[in-house]
Amino acid sequence: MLEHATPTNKPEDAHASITITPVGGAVSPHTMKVACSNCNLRELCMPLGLSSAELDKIDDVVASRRKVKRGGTLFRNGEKFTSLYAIRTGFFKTCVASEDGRDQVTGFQMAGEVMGLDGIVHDHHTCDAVALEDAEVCVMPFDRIEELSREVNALQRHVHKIMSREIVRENGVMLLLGSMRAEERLAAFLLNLVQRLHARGFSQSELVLRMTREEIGSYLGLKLETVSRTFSKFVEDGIVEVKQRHVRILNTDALKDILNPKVCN
Amino acid sequence: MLEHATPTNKPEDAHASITITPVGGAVSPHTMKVACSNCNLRELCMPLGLSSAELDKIDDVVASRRKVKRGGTLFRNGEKFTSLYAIRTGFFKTCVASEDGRDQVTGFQMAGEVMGLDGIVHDHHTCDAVALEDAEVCVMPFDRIEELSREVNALQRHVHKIMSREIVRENGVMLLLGSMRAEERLAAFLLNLVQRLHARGFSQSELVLRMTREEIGSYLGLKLETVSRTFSKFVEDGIVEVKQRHVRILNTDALKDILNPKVCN
DNA sequence: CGGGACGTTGACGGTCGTCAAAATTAGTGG
DNA sequence: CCACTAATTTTGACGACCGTCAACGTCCCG
Repeated sequence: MLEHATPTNKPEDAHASITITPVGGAVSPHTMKVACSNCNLRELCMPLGLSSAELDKIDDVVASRRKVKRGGTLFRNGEKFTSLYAIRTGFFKTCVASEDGRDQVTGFQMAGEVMGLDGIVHDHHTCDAVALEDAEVCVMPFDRIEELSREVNALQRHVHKIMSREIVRENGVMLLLGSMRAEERLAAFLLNLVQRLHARGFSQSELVLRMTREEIGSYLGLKLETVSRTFSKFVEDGIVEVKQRHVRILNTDALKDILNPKVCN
Repeated sequence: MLEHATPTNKPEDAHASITITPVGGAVSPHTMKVACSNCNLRELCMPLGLSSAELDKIDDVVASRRKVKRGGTLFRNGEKFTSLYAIRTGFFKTCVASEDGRDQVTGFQMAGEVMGLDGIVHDHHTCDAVALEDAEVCVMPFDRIEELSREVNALQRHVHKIMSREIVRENGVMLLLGSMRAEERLAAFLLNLVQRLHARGFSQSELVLRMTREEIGSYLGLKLETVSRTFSKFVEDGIVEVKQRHVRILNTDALKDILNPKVCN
């Protein structure tokens, strides 16, 4: 069945109002209009309910765009911090390394999400951001963000919320890493991914993983073999169909039950 | 030996310039001067290099103080978010809970550290902050912080750094939870605690744990028995002395070696 | 078509969780 | 101040879960 499935990670018709294809497709990159005010991702990465005067100001936070090829890095641990980055297209992972070479994926980021917050404290980045597929980001110089957020209250509040959201997200990952078993971790991972994709107009039940089993494992605190085995177990149980990186969720409730085991009376 | 040790977690003479005993001890709590400008913790929770005009403004971010008894909560998951809190005295843990009752300690906070950042995104707190000993905090209403940080650039930058620091800290915990073994986790935990205590004028080698083995375990993603066993192993190896919650580090380098195993040629 | 990256599966072992009991300490009320 | 109970900690025995190592299969790309 899965082999004849329509390509996933394409917006469903029901959500066609939110598309993530670049605007002004045929325009030369050099003359491409760089503006949040008419960006179809605005509701994801910018505050709502702005006056048109404020919208004009907001446009100034994006200085330029930058393309990153699959496998390329947006920034690296140790590099000077200058900007935050909003993803327009593509998919990233962020990872930290310990001194002895251990590596840990700290998150996967998709369109509309912001990267680079780690660099603010020490004026240098403390993790790597690697594109898992060809990507394009909006470059937002941080001093410009700070300047503008002094004038536009909604932007100030928005910046604070984005940082707080990241803190809360990481709290959730700590809960996962600290107290869940392999099946629970993978179930939580799939549900989280599919939920975020759905918010962007993709299917609730079908997704294409942009990362390897090893990267999933690193994120979840598991070895790649365990990730693979757990996928196989889900398939046996009829909860998902898996064909390489194509995953179809057959029974969302069963996935949620793994996370929240039903109490037996 | 340990039983005759001088009480720990008291500032060393060499660092007497930084004390964390409350100023104006005998003053009635109701008339107690609430001001950052003459707080001896300022260098920990406020920006440096302010003009005196700016300092006067900064004093306004602290609306009041609040005492929390041991075991009491400063805020709880679900409560409305209004303020950030800077710890003046005492020791806290923050913890998140999953729907099925699982509990995860996400951090331990001490004097000069700021709590409550999790509440900004949704205007409600998403974790509990529990005092592990009698504590006092400065209450900083967040709308006042936002207002002032529009006027005082250094405060704006400071707020951003505090949030970024928390993100980076949590990245480190994710690395720990995702890729370290029990001994490495406990070693990292002890080194981190003692380093933060040292920055506050306490001993580099001696500390009093304010939390139970179970709370340490929850933070480190281990069961309390494993924490206890790992402590015992460190004692056998002559790396630390442990008497209940009193810990003396006998060999800091050995602890660091556990984290960063030496490469054998 | 061939090489390399990626994924799957099996066998086995180690680390850590579980359960249980005992020791030590802390807290409470008389 | 002491007796008593509750809470915390330690230690042991055992087993489950997941990591390790290895072999094989699959897919992708030039």
